[in-house]
Amino acid sequence: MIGDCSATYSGRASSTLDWGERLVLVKSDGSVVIHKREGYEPVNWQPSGCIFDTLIQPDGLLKIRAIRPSSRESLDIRFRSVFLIVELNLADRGDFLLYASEEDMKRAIVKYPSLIEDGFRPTMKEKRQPSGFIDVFGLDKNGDPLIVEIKKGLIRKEAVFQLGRYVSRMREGNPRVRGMIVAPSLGKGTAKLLKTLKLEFKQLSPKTCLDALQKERRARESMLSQRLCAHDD
Amino acid sequence: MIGDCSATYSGRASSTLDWGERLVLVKSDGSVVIHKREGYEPVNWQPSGCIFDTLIQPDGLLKIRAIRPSSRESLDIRFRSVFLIVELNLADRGDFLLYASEEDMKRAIVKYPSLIEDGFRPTMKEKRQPSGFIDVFGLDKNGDPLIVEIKKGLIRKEAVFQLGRYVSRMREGNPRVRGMIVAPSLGKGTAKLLKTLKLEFKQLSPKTCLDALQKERRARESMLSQRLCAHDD
DNA sequence: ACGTCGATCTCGAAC
DNA sequence: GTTCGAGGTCGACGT
Repeated sequence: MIGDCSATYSGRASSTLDWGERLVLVKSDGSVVIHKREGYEPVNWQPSGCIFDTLIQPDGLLKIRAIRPSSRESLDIRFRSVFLIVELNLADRGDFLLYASEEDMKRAIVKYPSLIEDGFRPTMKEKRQPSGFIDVFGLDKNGDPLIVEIKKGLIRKEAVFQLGRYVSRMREGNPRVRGMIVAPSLGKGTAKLLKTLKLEFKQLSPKTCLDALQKERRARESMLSQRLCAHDD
Repeated sequence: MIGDCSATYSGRASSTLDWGERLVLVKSDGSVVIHKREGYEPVNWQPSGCIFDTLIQPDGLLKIRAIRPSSRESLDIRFRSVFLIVELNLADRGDFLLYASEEDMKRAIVKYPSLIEDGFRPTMKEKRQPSGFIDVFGLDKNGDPLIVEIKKGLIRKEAVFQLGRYVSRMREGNPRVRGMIVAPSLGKGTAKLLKTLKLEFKQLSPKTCLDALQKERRARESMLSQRLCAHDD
């Protein structure tokens, strides 16, 4: 729908959106998105799972209420005028594939541990901890425990602290426990922080991991690029 | 635009989206959003700042390329068929107001420190620290330093650790430093964690803060609610 | 339901 | 520019 509307949200916070022309998507899975003329993000929204209550008020204004029972949130949209309403049943069976996620790096490291360090033997993926997960856990060539924290982007202090907590906890039992951050690059102050907490850093990019996995990927990728990129200039 | 399209993204990661019917928003600020029939989030997108390159390929397919120079990312959209194209110049001068954010709580506490504790005198907001910010800093009625960490939602362990780091650092210089979490509620394991780290908890809801601030807000709010909610059922 | 974490997170603000 | 923390984050996965 496109039209002159206003909106009020109430739930985890409250918001009011004054009158103006916007584009509103109401989807069959119970999600709502209100887009202003600018910006990637919607100004108001409701994730899927909403119950809709649509009515024409006594004064003639169209009102759509989207209530999400699970989180007790509600979004009210009122239309003063409507320029366009389109109702669609989109036929969409096209697959979406994303490459080079952190999960890809994890899989590459478990499959080819030498990406990290010679002699490394991973024993567990997603090891449960009192507070949180360890990405990869294993033993180094000397048999010492090695905790690996993987990030696909720049390392920030928060990630170092996260690993630091796991490691310090395990060092209470065994002071030889090693902690290692694996990522393509380090943020500014993180190098010193790593040193302070006696943690290590191994540079590794998602691309390198992808390349390592490419043998199994090649078939699928070439198939896709044939279909999708055949018409590229 | 609504039509049968496919898309490839390349940048921080890579993705391919196979043919299917979707809704595509192309905005004048250089942002793009591709929505499938379901889901609150777009399947593909590009934040604002894109340069567009639109062309009809030799084979007759419409192709839109959105390149974001700042982050060297590109999104290619190809249309096999187009059901609808609408070009709009939305007139939207309506304000968006969000209430009960963490910022609101901060402002309420600085203005009415007794919300936290009698005799509390805040001295700084957003105090810079070696790693991160302190929301509110001040002296209690005994003159001891009090570090306040504000959250508007449920407290998670991460927030406790964050405060713990600030406090332990400051306790090196002065062991009487107090640390306090201010939030509407505590997560499951956090009460024990607070005790361990010798931190305190003060229950305070965003709503209470809003009420405290309402004297100054009332004028604006009543104005808005008159305009927006006059037609409510 | 809660807890944790990744994300093409986005966005803003500070340095 | 980079770094950093917040978000009505969302979504996924596990307990």
